[in-house]
Amino acid sequence: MVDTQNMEKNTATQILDVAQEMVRNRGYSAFSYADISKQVGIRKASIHYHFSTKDELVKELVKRYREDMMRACDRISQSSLDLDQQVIQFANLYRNGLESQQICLCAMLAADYAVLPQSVQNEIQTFFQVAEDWLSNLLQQGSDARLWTCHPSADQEAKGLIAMLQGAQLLARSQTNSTDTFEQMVYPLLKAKFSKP
Amino acid sequence: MVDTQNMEKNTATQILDVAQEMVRNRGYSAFSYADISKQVGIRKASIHYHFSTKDELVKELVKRYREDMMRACDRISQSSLDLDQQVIQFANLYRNGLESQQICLCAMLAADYAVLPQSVQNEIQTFFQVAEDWLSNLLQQGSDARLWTCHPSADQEAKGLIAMLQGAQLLARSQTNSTDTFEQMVYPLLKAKFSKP
DNA sequence: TGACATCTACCTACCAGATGGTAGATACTC
DNA sequence: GAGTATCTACCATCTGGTAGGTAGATGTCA
Repeated sequence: MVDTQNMEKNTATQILDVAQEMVRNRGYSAFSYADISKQVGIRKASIHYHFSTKDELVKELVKRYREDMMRACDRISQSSLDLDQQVIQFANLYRNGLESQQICLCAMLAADYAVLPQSVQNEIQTFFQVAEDWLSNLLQQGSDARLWTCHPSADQEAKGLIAMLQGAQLLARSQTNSTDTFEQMVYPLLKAKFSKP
Repeated sequence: MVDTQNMEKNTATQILDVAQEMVRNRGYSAFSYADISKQVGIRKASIHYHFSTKDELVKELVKRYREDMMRACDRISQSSLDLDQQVIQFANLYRNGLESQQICLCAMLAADYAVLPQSVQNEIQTFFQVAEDWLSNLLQQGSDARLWTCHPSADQEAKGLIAMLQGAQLLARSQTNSTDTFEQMVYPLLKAKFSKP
């Protein structure tokens, strides 16, 4: 993964990074401006300079997360991997987060959905939509190439697979060995369903 | 479902009922003693008489929920339904909650896992264990009867199925038509995998 | 070049309201 | 009188958010 590691991150980015880690770990209602301020090393009031309200901050967070996710997906698409391996790579995105107790940001916010403002709810819906579209496209390609069959449709399969990944993450985290549990839950099923005959 | 509808519920039960609805809808960090007090019609301080701390309340909540869940599962086991229909009935438990925007209590608390005290974390682990055991047993029966095959094991299939149901609930709730979305995600897959040949 | 104005990114000090929780009084029943 | 179930009144702490100030960088124009 290429990113701007060495150049000093600007404060807004640092705030988003810290907030993201907290939401993915604890959820929307369980993190505060005070928490962020401690970790970033800035006064609580200064955060409002960058993000006027908590809701605004989280909205930006989801937007950035979706864009990052799409970049990661594009990287998979543009790789030279076989289609079945691309499905595995997609699942790996979820497994990787677990290594630091991180649930998908939008899975976490889906749990907090009832207390989120409309604007954030919309961003989350968009996230699920683009993720589903991308995966559906991949599954359809495999279906066209007769590597597997989608039942009843690539779209439904994509929805189901994403649901499974999100649920597996959540469930796995409450086990002592999260990553192993996740792998045992997800990969056998994946290999049975989406592999070259 | 038979329960003690008509006889007046005692206060402790009312508190648990209200708390349960709130946690299943908003999560652990987003409900308060003040919220409960308003809905039950009792002063905030009085709740502490029945449940000394919030953590104690939630611990009791999970315990009761697990027992209710087990009773519901036993009712399915003891029905005269075919095994494939029993799997559907199990999935229905999750679908039904969605009708009132209710996520499985333990799926919700799995999201809040990082901020929960050890005692509640333990209760949640137990919940997942007993649910998995029950479902695993059912799937194994179907496998023994050659209605379907479990791959790689009934245990893994059970884990995966529960993950899928939890994830589907979470995802579906952020869609406008939650129940339909859930059904479209879950039932085709269920019928493809667990149905009489 | 120097004087001024504006902008950026932070700060201190505060606010009202909510949070979980406690102490102690008060009814009501057996 | 003892026990049960509730109340009022209070507490320290945390919540997101605001008001207003400040140091330093940058721009502008005579």
